[in-house]
Amino acid sequence: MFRALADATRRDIVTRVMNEGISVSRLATSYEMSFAAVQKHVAVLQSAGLVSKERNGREQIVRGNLSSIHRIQHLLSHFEEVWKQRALRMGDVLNDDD
Amino acid sequence: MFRALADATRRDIVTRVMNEGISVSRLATSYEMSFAAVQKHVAVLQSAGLVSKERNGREQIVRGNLSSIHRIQHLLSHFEEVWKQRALRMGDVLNDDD
DNA sequence: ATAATATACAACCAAATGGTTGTATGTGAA
DNA sequence: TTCACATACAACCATTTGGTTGTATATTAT
Repeated sequence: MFRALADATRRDIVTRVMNEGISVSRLATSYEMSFAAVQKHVAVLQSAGLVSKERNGREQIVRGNLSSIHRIQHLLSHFEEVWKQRALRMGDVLNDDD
Repeated sequence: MFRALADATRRDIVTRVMNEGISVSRLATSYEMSFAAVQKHVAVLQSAGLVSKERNGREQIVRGNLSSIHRIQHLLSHFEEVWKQRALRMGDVLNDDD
């Protein structure tokens, strides 16, 4: 999941489709790469559970996956807290050091 | 930076060295890979600014980089907020949808 | 029915990634 | 000084990644 978010294009896609569902082809027009490349990015995001697709006529609408987004938020807060605490303790260590 | 954190070993290293400075060789004993591999991971983290090294005799002590960690926390909170808001708006869209 | 659009997917490619071993260098210990 | 340890780094390798083009299929429009 970290890996799926490690690509700038994919982060951008996730951010955009969280707003509103956007078709793959419409997404594709926003990037300087082929349709197929964008489609692959969407596939990566989908298999990481970050977005889902819903057929609408001949289009495939991509939307951010609410539950997985909540899961990420949770993960991030957790990381944040652990790190904050470690950082505090690290301050102590620095004082205590030598 | 997302990329540097996309590897599990590196996330683990970051988490550990935030506690206390640990030498590269001591870190290396914790993983099922060569010393050189661990050393490379540390180098990646270092060039992403997530950790810094400090010479102590013949050892090189790796510590989490407080300021960059704060930066990450900031970034993560920002992402979190943006996503939260989008998610809320998305809830609206879903109600409004169809 | 035919054409055009939107997508999926395979095959391919270059570059990046994550690992290895080997070698060189700096530092502490005997 | 000599040995051992800790590190740095180069060269190499396999796999993954991010991109391409080409082809097939589904759906809408004419």
